[in-house]
Amino acid sequence: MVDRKQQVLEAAERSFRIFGYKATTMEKVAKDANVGKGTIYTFFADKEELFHAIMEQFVLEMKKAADNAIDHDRPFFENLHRVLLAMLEFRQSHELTIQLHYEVKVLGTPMAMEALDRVEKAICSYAARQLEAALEKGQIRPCDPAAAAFVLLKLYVTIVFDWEQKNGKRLTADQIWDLIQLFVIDGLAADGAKR
Amino acid sequence: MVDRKQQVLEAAERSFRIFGYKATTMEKVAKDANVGKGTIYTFFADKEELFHAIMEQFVLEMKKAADNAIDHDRPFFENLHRVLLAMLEFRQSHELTIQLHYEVKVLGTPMAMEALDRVEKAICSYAARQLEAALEKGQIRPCDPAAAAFVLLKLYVTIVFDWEQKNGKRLTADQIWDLIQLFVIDGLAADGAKR
DNA sequence: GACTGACCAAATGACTAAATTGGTCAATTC
DNA sequence: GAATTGACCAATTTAGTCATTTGGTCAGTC
Repeated sequence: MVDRKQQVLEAAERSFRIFGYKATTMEKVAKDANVGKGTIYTFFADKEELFHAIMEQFVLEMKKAADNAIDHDRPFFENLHRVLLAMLEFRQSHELTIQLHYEVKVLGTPMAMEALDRVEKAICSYAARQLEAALEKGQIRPCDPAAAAFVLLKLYVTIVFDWEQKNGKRLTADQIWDLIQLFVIDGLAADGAKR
Repeated sequence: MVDRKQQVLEAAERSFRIFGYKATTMEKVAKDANVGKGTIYTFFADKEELFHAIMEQFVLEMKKAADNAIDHDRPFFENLHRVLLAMLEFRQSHELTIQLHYEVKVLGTPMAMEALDRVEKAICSYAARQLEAALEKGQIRPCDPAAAAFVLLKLYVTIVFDWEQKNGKRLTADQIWDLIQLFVIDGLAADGAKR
């Protein structure tokens, strides 16, 4: 006896990954999952809820990738760096999010936008939790962790992706680390010139 | 005797500002400027060149706004801050760029995209020049001014605009300055915890 | 009672005729 | 005769129509 819900989930993931949100039809998913179209609606209220289920799974795996990037023997800022790079790398290297980004760009599908926003928010929350812990240990200056996490994420996106988009060539891991040190860790001001 | 070229420039600025690039027609510009359509083509090779002329003027005025924001009696980082805020404020408060941003968002007009890119590049160059000067005076740590300027601009956009877009409410000038101090000037690391 | 696929209203896309546009250039003006 | 113009043209865009597709339902099947 096959697990029909699992079949549907797997077929839906394949379809959203390959065709995106809009071009995924419930009929195609049903066909791929070897179930009748109506069956899907016994597990999920509508297409949106099915999509949410897939995206939730995606976020869960992304967080797992972040967990694995942490090495408790290493200094805080190095772990923060590894965690953020791991999640961005995860997001950037999975067909599902690539497809959704493309769909947002060329079709502007609102559902795809919301989904990507949730992924970003998940990264942000993860980083914010890291910062809160560091704040309690006195490893970082006093600040609002949520705001700092948001700025941090955008900073990484700028350095890792936006720079490449504008200048053609991607920065090396060392160059990225240098810029992060400069802006995030040490600050731009020369030691003798702190306000 | 009227200056026909000036008439055309003024009418074109009005039209691009109110209707955007695509919805601006050469006939409407000619009508507004009280000249024949053919006359425009004696001054500008095509619609694109006319648009460039308008945008060049815009960038020039934006740089002027930046110049005015500088107070040589004040410390470097404060001037850098004022310069960047002045240019972003200029860009964000002028109908011409607002209209173009909107057009890029809903129509994706390539010409409007390029124009906004040139505006951004102008801001970046201006900031890079400031950083170069500061570098020579030893006011900032050694770094690539072009890269730092790029990151700096994106950071400001994040703090001033992206934050508002995500959280509904805009940060106050003080909150913005705090975040800039934290990330740009001093660094996030607690004094006792520098790597 | 779990499951299905024919069925329906609503949304989408393909098609086309009509209108508009950027750009040219022969005629006109000063 | 230099400067200016608007009728004109090819090419693109638009608006409107209609056939197809889609998300979701539900009467019927196993």
